[in-house]
Amino acid sequence: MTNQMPSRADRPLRADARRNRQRVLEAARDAFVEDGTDAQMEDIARRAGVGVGTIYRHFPTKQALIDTLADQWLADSAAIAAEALELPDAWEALSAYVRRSAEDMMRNRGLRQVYGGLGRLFEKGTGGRNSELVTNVRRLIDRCHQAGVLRADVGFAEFRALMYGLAMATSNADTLGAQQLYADVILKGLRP
Amino acid sequence: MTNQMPSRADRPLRADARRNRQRVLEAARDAFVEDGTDAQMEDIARRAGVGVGTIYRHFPTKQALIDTLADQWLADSAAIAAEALELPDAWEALSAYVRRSAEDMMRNRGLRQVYGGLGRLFEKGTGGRNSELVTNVRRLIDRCHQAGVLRADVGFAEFRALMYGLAMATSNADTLGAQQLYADVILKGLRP
DNA sequence: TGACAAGGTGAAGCCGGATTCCGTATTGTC
DNA sequence: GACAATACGGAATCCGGCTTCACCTTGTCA
Repeated sequence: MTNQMPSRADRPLRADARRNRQRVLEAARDAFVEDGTDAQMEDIARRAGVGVGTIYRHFPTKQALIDTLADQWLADSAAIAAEALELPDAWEALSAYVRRSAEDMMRNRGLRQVYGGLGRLFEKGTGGRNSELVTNVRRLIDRCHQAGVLRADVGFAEFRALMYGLAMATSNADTLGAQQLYADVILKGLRP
Repeated sequence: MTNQMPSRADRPLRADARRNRQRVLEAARDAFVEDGTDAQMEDIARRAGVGVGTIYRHFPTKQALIDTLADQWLADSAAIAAEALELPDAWEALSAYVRRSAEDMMRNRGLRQVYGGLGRLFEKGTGGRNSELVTNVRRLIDRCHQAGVLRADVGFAEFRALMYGLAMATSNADTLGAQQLYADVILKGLRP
């Protein structure tokens, strides 16, 4: 009952396996971006040029595949926030994040679902999936509060909800212009 | 090939049938409000105190049941808009509609889904489901435009998308306060 | 190059939910 | 009260996804 179990622990993946894993990931990304998380495993396999069984060799379950991509997306979002934080002006920084983030979500149906599903589990302690995103966004908000350029009654939770709303509004916007418009409306509404 | 077919055309429903139809409708409403349109037929039947078969006697398909309720909800929404139109001030009228509508959507998961699914099919000509809602809301918007109290670049389509976004933002808001806050943000953003 | 374990395949199994079906119960009419 | 027409119930069926499995293929290493 000790810790042995040297089985197939961390032996490096075989070359073809690594390649396939990557293909699956890419195919899944495309499928989820287009069709949301209810894209079908069969479809993903087809896009990857692989049998369904192969997907299951790498991911025990569809949910695991979704989670893997979700983590990646949230990390991307965290990076966007980090980038925005480098802007000197607090309001500019927040605006930049909002705009870029909205753009991402407009394109990515899967991300919207993930974001929506996260719900308030997100803010629960620091445990939430990708806490880096949370801390970065918190920082963006705090800076604005200190500069007095953001409604005081909008905290992290409220901001998150509004971002989700923005994403959804944006989701069935056809033109790029509309997308911009919605972001503008929200941003204007956020001023004190 | 004429028009006969006098079969069971419009003979009034038997008493018990009418009663059950009503119960099903109420149960379905509750279920959809709570769980959205993927509430299960079995669950609806249970709530109605009826067998699944009975549901199918009255509605050929789950979708038909959803549609029936959707129409009703949209009609309700049209009524809210009509009521708002009675207010003398254009902006007050629009605000009132936004607030009451958001409140409805916050409670009604099914309605949110319907509203989201409607997508742009809504504005397509006058054909959309419940055109009364469309005309009333158009009127609310036009009045605001004439009074110059609403961004000129927000037309019906844009307004609709923003309402949907508001509903979604609101959907995982816990407090009533948050719900109000989101509406405020949007409304403020809508000013010219 | 041969052996063999890691990896791939996709048809079959499984499961959850909508829909059907038919024997039974209720209503309305004479 | 009895008959015919309507309705009801809910187990059986159908269907569309995810997941598994028994059997091939390929990469790796001596």
